[in-house]
Amino acid sequence: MRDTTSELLTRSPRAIDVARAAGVSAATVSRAFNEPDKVQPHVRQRVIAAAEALGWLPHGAGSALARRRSLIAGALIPTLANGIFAAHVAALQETFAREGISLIVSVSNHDPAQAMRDVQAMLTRGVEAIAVVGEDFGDAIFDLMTARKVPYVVTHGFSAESRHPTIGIDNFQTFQEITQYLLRLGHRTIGMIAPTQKNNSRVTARVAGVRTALAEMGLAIRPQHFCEGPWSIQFGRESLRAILAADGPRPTAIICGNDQIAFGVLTEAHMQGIAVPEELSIIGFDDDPISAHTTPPLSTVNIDRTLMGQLSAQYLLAQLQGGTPALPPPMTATLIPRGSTGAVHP
Amino acid sequence: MRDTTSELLTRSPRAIDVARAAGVSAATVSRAFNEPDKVQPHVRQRVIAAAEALGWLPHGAGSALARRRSLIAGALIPTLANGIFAAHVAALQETFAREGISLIVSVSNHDPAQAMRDVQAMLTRGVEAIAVVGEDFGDAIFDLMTARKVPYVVTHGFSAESRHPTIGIDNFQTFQEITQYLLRLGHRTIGMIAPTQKNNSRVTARVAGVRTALAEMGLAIRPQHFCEGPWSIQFGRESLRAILAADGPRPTAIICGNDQIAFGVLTEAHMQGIAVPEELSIIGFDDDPISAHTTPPLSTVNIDRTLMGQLSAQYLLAQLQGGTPALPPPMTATLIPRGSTGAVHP
DNA sequence: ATGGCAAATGTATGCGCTTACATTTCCGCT
DNA sequence: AGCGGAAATGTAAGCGCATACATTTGCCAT
Repeated sequence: MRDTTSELLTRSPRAIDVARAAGVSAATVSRAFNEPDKVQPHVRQRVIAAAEALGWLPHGAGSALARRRSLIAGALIPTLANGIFAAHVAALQETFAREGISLIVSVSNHDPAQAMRDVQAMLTRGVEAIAVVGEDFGDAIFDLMTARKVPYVVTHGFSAESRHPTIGIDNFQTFQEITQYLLRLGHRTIGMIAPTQKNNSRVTARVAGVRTALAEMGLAIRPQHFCEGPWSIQFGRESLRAILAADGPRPTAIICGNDQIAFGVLTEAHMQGIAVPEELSIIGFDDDPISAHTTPPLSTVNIDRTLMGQLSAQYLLAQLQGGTPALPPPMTATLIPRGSTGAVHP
Repeated sequence: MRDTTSELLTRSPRAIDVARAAGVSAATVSRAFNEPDKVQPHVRQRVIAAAEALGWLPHGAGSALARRRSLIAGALIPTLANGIFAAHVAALQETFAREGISLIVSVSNHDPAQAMRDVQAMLTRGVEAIAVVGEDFGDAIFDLMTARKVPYVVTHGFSAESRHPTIGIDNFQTFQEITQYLLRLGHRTIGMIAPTQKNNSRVTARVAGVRTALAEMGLAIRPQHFCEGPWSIQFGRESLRAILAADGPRPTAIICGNDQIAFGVLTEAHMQGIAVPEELSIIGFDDDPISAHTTPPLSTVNIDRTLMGQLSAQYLLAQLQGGTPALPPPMTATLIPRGSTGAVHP
């Protein structure tokens, strides 16, 4: 038994309340919003006015149940601590929002088990599609999405060999090109400082790209010139110190897995009184806003992560509309030579 | 009429399917997951096994409808381009996730109309609570949340006078303290470069804090030493150039609205051959990871944004559990003096 | 005027789940 | 053995909406 009076004060209005206020049936209210042409203009106006007066908003769960559409999408990302993912999430959110789709964000912290829980939670919320950063979660996650017929796309790296749809740059090729750029500048002793490869096949591809380009010239990274660790400024500094302390010839150029590491290397070079780029060329990856303003300005590689988010969302949206969209071609990364790289000094 | 055979292949399983597989009723399936003590251990196990075998996940919309709980919360933020909000969102997401609540993220781009649409979309999705960055959206948004009885909290700034629950630092007081710190160092001619105050009462409070602290010493910022604009490195550089070009005495210290601006000022000072901190002290705000590694390292102010996110989520969660939690006290900002500030040169 | 047809609207059912209430089962006790 | 009551489970209603189908309305041609 309901106390009608108090309920009117308490509960959010339902479509039926709007219907009564407008003197129509609930069906017409639904149509007025979802299939506007199917209801006469003056009726529609009355309905809309009533909805506004009552402050009615459609109830997503009811609607989702009846329509079998949640109007929710999901994004699974390894971390938000790194700014590069933030732009991506923002672009996803905005592109989906234009189509009336809300975005649930989950952060896995690079933990496959957490990622699995995140995906399950998203599926329970009824997400219609999921954008996933990287594909280093184990197969279970992808099998689950496939089984539930939820379209997904792997972002932040294009890979023709992947068994998943991927959108992004070709990490292998991009780092090949970075290496070739340094080779053209005459560098023959090249070091590399990369983020951890574990659970991150993008990094693995990058390292392979460097090694391949070097091998084509009969060169290789000396073990003492290769460092792997966290993508932090601190690690960049430590790594350069280690490299300088090692036996054998010093590298004349260092490829950094991202700009943070490069900042560390640059800073440490300053400290040690090593001239950049005369004695040491440094190149980063990401084109952090600060990179243009370091001294010297950091040479790096720019990726349009907003575009990447848009492409990813559009690809998923096309699938939701029943299409079988073609995967966009690999995105192009732009090498931005600035002051931290130069010809090798004779 | 249903084609049972193809449906079994096609549709996601429902609770009733699990029930049949386990030889129980749908009610027992529900209880096995939501009120485990109310079902005998061996039955529960059978149900869980059946659910696993079928790959069943509860259907959020159905559940939300019956329970009147969506298990979704919302975050409304002005932008993700600024890294400071990313950490906040991550903390919100994680804290809510621990309680089984998913997070919908919306980016308003500092546009009140967009923010309104975002809130409506969130309410339609049935969010149970919303964390809002700042309170510069106009009253309509807050009235709406209040009318729908959706608990909310305003983050990124504590204000005792606000008519909303707020969590964060006291921006006024913090910038007062920054100013007092510079005054103690002997500075008497102090400039300020702030982000745009429009639609950002946090910035307004910061500016007021500086002016108030100065006024207590009978001082003020000269108009030509006050710049307001985007929070970019570029703007920091331009602003310092403008300040140096102005008539009258040069400031011996500059307070920057955030670290990005401070980086710009620092860079431009280098360019102009101005010694930091001997000729010019510079202080930032945010404690960007890079700040510790600039030359000289940037003095700045640290705020624990992860904690802020956690406190915000916990405050909201407490309300969802029916409590009337006390608002946590203002968070403390930590002034981190590094190399870019020093005693005024005689 | 009237029949016929399309457009507009209403009626009623079900989406998948939870839960109040009804029923059954399982104890321990006399 | 039989009874009472608690615990376990089942039954059925309904959460708010969309939509197939039924009904009414409106319009035009006759």
